[in-house]
Amino acid sequence: MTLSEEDYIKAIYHLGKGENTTVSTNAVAEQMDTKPSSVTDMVKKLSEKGVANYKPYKGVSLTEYGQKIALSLVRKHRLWEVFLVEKLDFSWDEVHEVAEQLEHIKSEKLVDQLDKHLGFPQVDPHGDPIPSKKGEFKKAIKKLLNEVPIGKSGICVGVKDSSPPFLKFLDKNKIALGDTILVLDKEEFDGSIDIQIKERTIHISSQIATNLYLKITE
Amino acid sequence: MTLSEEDYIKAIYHLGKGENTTVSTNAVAEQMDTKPSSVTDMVKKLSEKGVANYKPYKGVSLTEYGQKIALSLVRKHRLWEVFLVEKLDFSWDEVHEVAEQLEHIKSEKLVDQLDKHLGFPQVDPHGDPIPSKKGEFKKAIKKLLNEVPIGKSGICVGVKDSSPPFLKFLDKNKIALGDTILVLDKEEFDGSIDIQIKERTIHISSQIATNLYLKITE
DNA sequence: ACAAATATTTAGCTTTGTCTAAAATTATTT
DNA sequence: AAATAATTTTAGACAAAGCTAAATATTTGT
Repeated sequence: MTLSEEDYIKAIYHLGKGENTTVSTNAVAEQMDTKPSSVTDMVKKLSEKGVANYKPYKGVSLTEYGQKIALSLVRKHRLWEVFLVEKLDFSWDEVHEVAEQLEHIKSEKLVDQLDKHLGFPQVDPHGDPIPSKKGEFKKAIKKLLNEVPIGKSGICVGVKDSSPPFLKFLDKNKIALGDTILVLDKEEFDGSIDIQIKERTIHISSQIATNLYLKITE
Repeated sequence: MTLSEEDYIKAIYHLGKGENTTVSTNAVAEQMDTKPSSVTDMVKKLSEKGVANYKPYKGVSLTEYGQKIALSLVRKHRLWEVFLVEKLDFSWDEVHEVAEQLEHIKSEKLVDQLDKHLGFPQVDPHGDPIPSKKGEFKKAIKKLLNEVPIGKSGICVGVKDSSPPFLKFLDKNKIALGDTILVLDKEEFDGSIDIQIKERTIHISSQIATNLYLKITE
């Protein structure tokens, strides 16, 4: 696969949200910041190569083989993101562009060894799951912290309320996007919860918990 | 710079042995496994871009700017080689192909952080020196172990005598290509020497020392 | 159901990097 | 120093991947 073909495969995969959905030429063009006519050309080629199913005017989807390739790319992308954050001190919002390049490196041994070096991580710095070598992985869902069951952990990915006082609170308690939060206990009465974050245990009110989004897997 | 341009720059650099030598179109073509006519086209473009000096029929050399690019590529290549060997357990002879891909990744932060992560290594797994960020580096020379001065260390890169008994000796003493050897002491009388290799100290006869090549820097 | 709007494809052109074959230049030999 | 050999460049073609403009399908609104 060429670099460009791989980019198209990833775009089709992501637009189909991982399920094997048919996506439109226009959608792919927009996603990839290119023109619809270029997409038509490329999906024809991918179709001939057995990577995609394409019917003129009817959109395009990935074949089994195409999905395999997509999953391998996603796996590589997310492993590299973990590497950049954990080993090279990148912040969670700096990694995408570089991982976008690294995911195209071709070497099975490289990926396997990288996975091992990182301790076989399950999720990337954005809380998204990393497919196994065979392409299996759990879905990630975004939930408000108060909806996360006891014992589950997730990665902080956003806030519902973005008012200065709330953001100030998060800052003061050293809760940042990208942090892993584990729900230790919940108080039925007032909805407050105990969480563990970076080795620290803190108690959080319901108001806070209903305004913080976590990404949790499975 | 495109991937292809970078490959040409590296080829011209290596053929010129790092000094700013003029190299022939044919030599570049052979090195890159391509045709002389393709080289002509490319060096014209590199010349227009201010990367190379090219006079028809007279060969091509790198400009200052071109040399800077070459050194940056060499730096990246060798840092990635160290990474692959030290962190991902690649053996010294498996790294080249993968490093050849990784050297094209564009991110200054990536290279700086990688350098730091590896502890600012001075040489790659083949004993070749790694240019600093500014492009400075010491030359590497290949010497027989008996010619290496006391206190200097180098990396084992080859043998003069490749007879089975000699190779068996190396194997028994766990001396392998890629190992770092430090010369501790020399015996004037019989030319035998003490070396340190992988935390072990061993005594080696003159016959052995005159048949083992090390790469040492400066 | 038909016209208008939107989406998609086709046709033809551009750029990058490569190739082959022919022409031009430089080097070598006698 | 002329002839031959070797090297290098030019000219013209090709594949990949992209674009624009025009043509064709499909969808939507009434």
